[in-house]
Amino acid sequence: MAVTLKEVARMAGVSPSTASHAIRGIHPGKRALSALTIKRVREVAEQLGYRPNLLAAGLANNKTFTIGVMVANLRGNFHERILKGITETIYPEYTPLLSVHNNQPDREHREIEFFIGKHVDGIIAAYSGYQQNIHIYREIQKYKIPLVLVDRGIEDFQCHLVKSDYYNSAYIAVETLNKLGHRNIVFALSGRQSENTNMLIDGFKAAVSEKNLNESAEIYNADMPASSEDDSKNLAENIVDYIKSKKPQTTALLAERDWLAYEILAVCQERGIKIPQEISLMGIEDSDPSALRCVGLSSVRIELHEVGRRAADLLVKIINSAEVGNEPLAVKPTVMLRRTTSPLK
Amino acid sequence: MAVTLKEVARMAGVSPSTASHAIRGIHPGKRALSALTIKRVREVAEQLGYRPNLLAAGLANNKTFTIGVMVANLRGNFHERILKGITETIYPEYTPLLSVHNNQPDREHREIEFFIGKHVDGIIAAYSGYQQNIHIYREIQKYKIPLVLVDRGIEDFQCHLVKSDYYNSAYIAVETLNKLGHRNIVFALSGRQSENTNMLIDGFKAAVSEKNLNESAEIYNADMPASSEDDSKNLAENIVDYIKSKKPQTTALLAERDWLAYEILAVCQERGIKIPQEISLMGIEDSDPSALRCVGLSSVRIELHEVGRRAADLLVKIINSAEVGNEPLAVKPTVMLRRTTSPLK
DNA sequence: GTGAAAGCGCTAACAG
DNA sequence: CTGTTAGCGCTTTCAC
Repeated sequence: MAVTLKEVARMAGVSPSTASHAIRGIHPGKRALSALTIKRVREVAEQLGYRPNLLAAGLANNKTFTIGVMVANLRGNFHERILKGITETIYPEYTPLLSVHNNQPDREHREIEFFIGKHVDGIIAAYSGYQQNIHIYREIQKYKIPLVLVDRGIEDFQCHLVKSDYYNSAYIAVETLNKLGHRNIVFALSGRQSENTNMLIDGFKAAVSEKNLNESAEIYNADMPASSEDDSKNLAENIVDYIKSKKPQTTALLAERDWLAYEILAVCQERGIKIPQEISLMGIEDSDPSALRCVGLSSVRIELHEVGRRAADLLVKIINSAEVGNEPLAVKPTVMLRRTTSPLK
Repeated sequence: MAVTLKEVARMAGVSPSTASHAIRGIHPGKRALSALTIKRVREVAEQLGYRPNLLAAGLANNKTFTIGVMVANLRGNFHERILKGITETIYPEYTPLLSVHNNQPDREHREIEFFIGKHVDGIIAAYSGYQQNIHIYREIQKYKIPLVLVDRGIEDFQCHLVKSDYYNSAYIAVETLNKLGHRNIVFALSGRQSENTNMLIDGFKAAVSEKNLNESAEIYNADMPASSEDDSKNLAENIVDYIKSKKPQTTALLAERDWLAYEILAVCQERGIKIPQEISLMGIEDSDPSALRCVGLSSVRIELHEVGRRAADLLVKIINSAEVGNEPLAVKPTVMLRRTTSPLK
């Protein structure tokens, strides 16, 4: 049906191998083509509407111009931002085969099997955390498919990793609030456990002790991991209750993530608590709504876009067997000051 | 390097074709396999860690288990929502090869060429609007690759299309506001031209005339197509100026899209204009921030998720040569009432 | 400078 | 119930 190289060759009066070379214009070994042949073959190809079958080329070549990208979900805009960084970076060399594991272990497994079967040139993946799937990541390495993990590593598994620097995110949040004059700072946690949360906690503690805020700053763990909308509302109310009843007055509140800060913002609106006059509020992540002028949440920006870019960059280097380091890359966060924070008077 | 079917066959003491059938467990024609053979072959395959080479299978079979998905961008969350609907629907049958054209015609062209070369089983695309690329969509059809367009059609090009119903979006917005008692309604446009905007205008006009609001409702076209942040701010201020100076008092404002409503919200906050007490504000699209309690924008929800699902559904049906209709599908919008609208007292 | 031939790994007739 | 054979469309040695 589709026109094949063979037909082009026949029409141009050359052999398939010559046609192949003429079209691709590469001379492996040292095949030299006469300009005339090249011209003729290309014209014929053009005229016939020849399109190389990339499957066949891939089979012969073991190069597919695709990379497997596995993200956790497409719900918020967390993974989208990473994905965007990736697609931007790999274009036009590669196209992503996109998978979403949605935190379902069997799905994660299946999608990676697919990547392997499809002989992608490389893989960028956000590991789900299910240990039962670690073996499939080992499989990737066994097949020598270049692999870069994003956002989280895998225990006992040596692998390229690009993540955001959560430790410093909390650290610079405290630093910034402190520079604004705040000492009575509360870091509010929902109670969900994760390695990244632990990094936040460590960063917070480090900053607190470095700025001598041990007496005035603290972590408040509400211990109400939120899943539904109602949950988050209750969580936010609990947090606001807590800081309002606390003496001395809390002047700055750092939320574990932006979504929590949004909820807190809503509770404060409802209760007539003025932000930033009564409390300065800061989130972590800087997800899209924060930048809207009608929200204006100050936030520590996790540079997910950059995470994606770096991961893709690294992957491409590995594919091209360039020298790359082995240490995890940690992308530095940026403080975005907006309306919800102000200097302490 | 990787284990091939041939090796599995050899180890199991059968021929490749038998092994192939045993592993896939399908009997085209009427090949029947002895249970024993099947068992043995599968065991050997398992043990050797055999993974079929999907490129080879695709080449032999002309079936790749991939579909090309081309979206315009990954910036807001418009296309992400469509994408999510698609990925959900096609899993686990297909995996998307994802492309983003970013409104660059050459990129759109190139990516589609890639899809064709990769022999994807079908394509879902958001056409960029560049007429110079229409021919490449024709090419898709020439290759008989099932194609479904999303969100916008192509002029003079008969093709399956799933879009959101913009006409009714504006219509039900007016209807809803009118039910709340509003008659002095302004529909604010930025001035960017598009087919979808025209549909909104038509829907608005139809509702206005049907509800006998011709004297009180109107379209205000600011004619300041916004690209930068400053632009949108100026645009919003211009609109607020306009409705505040208007007599009789405008009581309800419908914004062309949510992003514009967010800007208007910010302007009103700054100027101390109470929403919804002074004016009810409604957006169109219902993008993610609208649902946040700290924003709470009332909006006509464009069901992009559903657009994606339907498109994918349709595509899969076409791939399976099921009977499908030919008329464009228009996905009905839903009104989401939140904090920014209230009944007129 | 160009062509012939083998092979990438799989599937699908067609025989037996 | 199973094996043989001939491709799918391309790349790449190797020989001329």
